[in-house]
Amino acid sequence: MKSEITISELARLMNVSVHQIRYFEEKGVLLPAYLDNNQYRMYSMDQVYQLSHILLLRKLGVPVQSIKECMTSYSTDQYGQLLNHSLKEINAEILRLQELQHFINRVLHEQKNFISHSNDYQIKWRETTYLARWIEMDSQITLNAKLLTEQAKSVPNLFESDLHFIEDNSRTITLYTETEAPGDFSLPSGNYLSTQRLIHEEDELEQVIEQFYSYAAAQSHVIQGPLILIERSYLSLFSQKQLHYELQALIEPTTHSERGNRS
DNA sequence: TTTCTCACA
DNA sequence: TGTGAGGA
Repeated sequence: MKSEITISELARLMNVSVHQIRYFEEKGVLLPAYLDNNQYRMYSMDQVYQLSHILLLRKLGVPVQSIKECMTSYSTDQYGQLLNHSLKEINAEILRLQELQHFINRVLHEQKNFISHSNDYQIKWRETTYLARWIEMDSQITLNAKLLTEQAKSVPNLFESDLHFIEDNSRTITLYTETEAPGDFSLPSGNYLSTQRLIHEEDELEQVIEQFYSYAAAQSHVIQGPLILIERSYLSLFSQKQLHYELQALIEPTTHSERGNRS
């Protein structure tokens, strides 16, 4: 009774495919103990240990080509470095997945929020928001792909962010993205009149803006500062060919004591 | 069952 | 870096 095992037994034992074991052999990292009379590969305990090391290194992302060198000539120190390097990469990957998780949560939250509040008007408290300038454009011109490439600094994950369109006094629209640290512009904290809309055609926007101002006037809200148009293109996942906009404007705080008390 | 080779993602 | 198919 032989103490060595065949390739399929080894494959079953180590939970890998027979193909993969042969592939490791082709690359010179795992040779059978010997070939049986029928040319079958036979493996002993040595190969079981070797294969488990190979699989560990593969898990750490070491290319098969490098594993041979790694197993024959690495010092304890070099293995330590290798593990540290893998740890860094794994931490980066965890971070990437966490960011993705946050983004998905945000999309779901915004979508829910959009459904429950679309078309109505709300007063929303907004903390100070820092914005980074992305593109400046004439208010007559609409955004197009060429403009993006010609003018824009590249912003990673651009269309996963809330794009702020703010018109200044000189008929220039500036597009901003939100940033963590104080940037080119900031929106003060305060109460903002807000409405969310689905827009099918660009020119609907004009109407919506007019309605926004008339609503504010009718409700005696005094608007301070510019109109802020927020585009959430990632919400178009749920309704393609339609853009999700939110209009916001800071409103003057009104208290009971102030009422009728103006000079 | 295993081997080898070729094609494919 | 593997996987799948197919003949021997």
